[in-house]
Amino acid sequence: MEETISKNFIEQIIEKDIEEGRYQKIVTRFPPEPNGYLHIGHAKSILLNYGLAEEYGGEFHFRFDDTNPAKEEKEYVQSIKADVEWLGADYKGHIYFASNYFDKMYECAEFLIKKGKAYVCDLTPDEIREYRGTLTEPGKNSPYRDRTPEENLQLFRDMRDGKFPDGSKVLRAKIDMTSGNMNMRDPILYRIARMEHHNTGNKWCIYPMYDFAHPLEDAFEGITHSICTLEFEDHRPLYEWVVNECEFENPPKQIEFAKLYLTNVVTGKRYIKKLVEDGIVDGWDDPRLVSLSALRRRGYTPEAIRKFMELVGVAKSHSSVDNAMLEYCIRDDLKLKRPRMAAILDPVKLVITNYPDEQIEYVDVPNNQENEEMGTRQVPFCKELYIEREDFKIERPKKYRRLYVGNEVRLMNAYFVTCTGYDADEDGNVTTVYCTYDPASRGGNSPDGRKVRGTIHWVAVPTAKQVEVRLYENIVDEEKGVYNEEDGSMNINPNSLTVIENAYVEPALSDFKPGDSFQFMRTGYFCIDTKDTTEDHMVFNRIVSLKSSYKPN
RNA sequence: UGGGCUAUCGCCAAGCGGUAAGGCACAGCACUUUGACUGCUGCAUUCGCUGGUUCGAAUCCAGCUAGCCCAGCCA
Repeated sequence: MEETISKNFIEQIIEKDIEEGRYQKIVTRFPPEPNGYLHIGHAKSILLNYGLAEEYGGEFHFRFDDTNPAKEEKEYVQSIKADVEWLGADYKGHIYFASNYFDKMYECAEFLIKKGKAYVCDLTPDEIREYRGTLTEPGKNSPYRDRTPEENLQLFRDMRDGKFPDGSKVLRAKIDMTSGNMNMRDPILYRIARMEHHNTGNKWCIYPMYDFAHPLEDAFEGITHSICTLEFEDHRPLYEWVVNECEFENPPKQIEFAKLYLTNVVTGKRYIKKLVEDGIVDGWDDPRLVSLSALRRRGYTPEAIRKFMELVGVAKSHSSVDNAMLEYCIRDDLKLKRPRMAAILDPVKLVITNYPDEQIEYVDVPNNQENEEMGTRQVPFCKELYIEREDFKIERPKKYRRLYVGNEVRLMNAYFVTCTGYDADEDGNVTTVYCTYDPASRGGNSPDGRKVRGTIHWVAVPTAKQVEVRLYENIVDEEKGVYNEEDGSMNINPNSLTVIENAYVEPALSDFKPGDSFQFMRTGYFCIDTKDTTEDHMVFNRIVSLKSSYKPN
């Protein structure tokens, strides 16, 4: 059966354009402003644009939209570049800076002035706001609107040459102050601002606004489809006005799609900043956040994120994706390609009373039962083991098939054991579980063919490695939602981070490096933390837990 | 009478006038040396609402309702 994946609306537009011969080759772009770290929402845009270019044999451009030096820093350029590359969006050398087009943009501005389509306006910021009108009332023309092209040209050149103070004049497009679309009420094209730019230094004291710069950047690069998010829909008429008035031959077109929202996740920059400042999280790469660096540190793979974006799709309806879908993607990506290891998060000692006291033997364990190519490893086994506290019950719950007195289970890949008793402290907490083993069942099968219903994992006490394990939950309180309606504060889930100091793992884990990930049997997928792991202290981040279909009662 | 956009299962999302794809989630069964994985089964007589056109409408038309975006010399 051929599975047909339906085309999203952008693919349909592109295919129609190709069919009608509008473009010989399609060119897309990802244009971040270097003013912060990328998060999973940006990944949607990156992978969408990159994927489209790949799909139609076109080009994908990576461009920093750095037209406002007040907000931008070099540091962000580096982190954004690293994240884009990590995601696998290969821009094949097409990396650009909007600021490198400042000269050409300036030329376009003079062109519009000469055409009588732009004018220098002396109104103060307050006056400009006043003249703009409101959402329901039209604006009125600036008294400077009818200056001659010659006068405007001279004034604009004087602006460029630093003859006026910051904020004293702007260049505006001459469009329509009565338009229902606020963006068309003579939008500002250039402002005066004496600031050092991370790329152009002090060369300019005037900087173009987004609405003027962006369509030009796209046109200069031969972008065919300029894909952005829904809030720019109102800007499209202005985008078209700019490329048309500047008389580009085959201008790019702007297409808008819905941003990605995840349930129970904080994406707002200022809220993340507050979480960091209040010490609630560890920094912008705290594994509970959804910045790309946080996801990477947590152990998410680019493959999983790509898969996620494929599943989410692209449309125009406002939506919020359940993060169970993201979790599914990372489980699905890791399950066949990473080893499965034993780890005991809540240890209880198990003693095999009829096993030789000092003996240590090694049993063969497949690295991944579903992927034979991953081979096997030798795991030490002995008289004293750690097992999970939940794998032994004093009273047997219904349908429970792990350890309880009298029951026989399999120690995975090792032996059948039968529970003979247990010790408990005065509070009733189990301290030791006693079993006898069947020497004939080595490897986990009995030659007499008898079956056991339960299989549990274990770690040998003398060789076990003590590690720290960090479990993460949604940082947002699921019941109450993201924000407190009354005062706008956030509803933080107090259990968003659980630190387990005395977990035990099998010795083979010592051979792995920070960034490596595994499945811990019956608990979930984990990644060795890249920030806090040291020579003698391993820290594991839980990427995602495994699903369980066992429900007590 | 500001402008723009959106509305299909709990969550995404196909559908483009011919009688509701798929995925996630959920439930049940089977299998199992991880109660995982895998496999199978179930899960919208109905597409925001109301009318209209049509042999036939989620798809076309009209009117309504709800939600989101826009009044930065931010992007």
